[in-house]
Amino acid sequence: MSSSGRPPDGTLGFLHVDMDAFFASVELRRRPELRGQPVVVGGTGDRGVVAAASYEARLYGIHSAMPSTRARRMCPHAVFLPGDHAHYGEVSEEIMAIMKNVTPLVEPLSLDEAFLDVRGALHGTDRAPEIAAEVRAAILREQRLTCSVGVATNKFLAKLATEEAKPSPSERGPVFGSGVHVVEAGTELEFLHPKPVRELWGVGPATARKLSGIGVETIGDLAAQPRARLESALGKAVGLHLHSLSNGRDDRPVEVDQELKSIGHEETFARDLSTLDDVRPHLIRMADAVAARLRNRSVLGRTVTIKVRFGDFTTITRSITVPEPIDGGRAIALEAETMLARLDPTPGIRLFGVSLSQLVDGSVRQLTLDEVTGPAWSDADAVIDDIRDRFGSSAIGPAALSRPGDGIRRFEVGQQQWGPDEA
DNA sequence: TCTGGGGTCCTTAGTCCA
DNA sequence: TCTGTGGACTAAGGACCC
Repeated sequence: MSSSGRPPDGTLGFLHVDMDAFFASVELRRRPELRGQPVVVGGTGDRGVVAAASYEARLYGIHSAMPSTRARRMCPHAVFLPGDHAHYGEVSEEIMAIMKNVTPLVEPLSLDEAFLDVRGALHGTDRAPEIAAEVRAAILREQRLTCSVGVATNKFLAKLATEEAKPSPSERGPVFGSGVHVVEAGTELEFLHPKPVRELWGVGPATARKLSGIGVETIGDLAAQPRARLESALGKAVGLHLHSLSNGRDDRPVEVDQELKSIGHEETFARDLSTLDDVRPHLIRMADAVAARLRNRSVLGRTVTIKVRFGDFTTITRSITVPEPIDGGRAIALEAETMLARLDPTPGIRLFGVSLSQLVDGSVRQLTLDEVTGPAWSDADAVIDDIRDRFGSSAIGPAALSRPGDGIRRFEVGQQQWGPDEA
């Protein structure tokens, strides 16, 4: 192969660590009585999806992203759990800390996955597979959770290698192999080329269809295509990217601190909403939640985007860019409402979302004219953040959402991670 | 079989301005 | 003054990831 795309030194020094059935395994750890049973974590309502399935559940064909209703049909006696995102976040942090004991170069991909660059920890010897086994053992010892690790000469090959190390499902639970798979330097193309093109990072259903249309089924087929042909079929950036990957080239470094590009919140409703008045309280609640998260991370945003998915699943976005960056719930809601008011809700709104992008550092924020001339909404926001810090996120919320006798749950957001509770 | 929520990145098209 | 061009920015949609 061409050596230009491997890390400059071609060192076997990239690890990809992926927890096995993470959410389900965390649940089994705190509820050992469920061991051996098919366990499904995810949305429990009619519009929910599966977030994770234990290996016993996978035996029935259940996998993540599958509609919960379908999973229930496939295995009616499975134990369905709503999931506890906050807890998984805490466990994730502890696991990332274990990895950081090995190398500071850890790039979390999600709660249950990370890349490690261990080239600095090798001390001149080819110890990466050993380090991989050590990481795996440490996570098992300290967290009582299993993971699989891929080792290769770059990130993308390490990620593919992990798949080879994954346990396989059986009626008696996961059957473990070594848990570590190594793609040795010099064997990259041998490993890569027989695989279906769909396994490439960045090839989803749409791209796979296009590639099939030009006779490309395997990664080897893809590597044999002239780059220009791929660029004309898939676009310049995607074509170039896939051409590199199919030849085993991936120069991306492990990035420890990734800049946040957007913060948003969206929810699928248990029933479609058909008037703007029905949507408005949700809009205000979501704008408020997004604003709190912006302030929590000390960033402000300039572009407000709303997302609307109608009953027939057509999805539109509308966005507006304001001259001065904002982080207040009221300001965000105002812009979102302006955009919402121009839409026709009569087909039924299934999902609504608000997000902020074009983020800027909030620690150097400029005061608006209002803030210079008197008490501002930002002062009120600071008080709200303080109250929530002390008494919880549901302790206070926008007045527009409160009615006498109402439960405080109206202020809460982010309770449903994998779909509404019930239809 | 009716499809969540958190994101990122890319493409295309329109507008403004130097 | 008119026209052309290219860059920066904005908006919208789509594909993809976990």
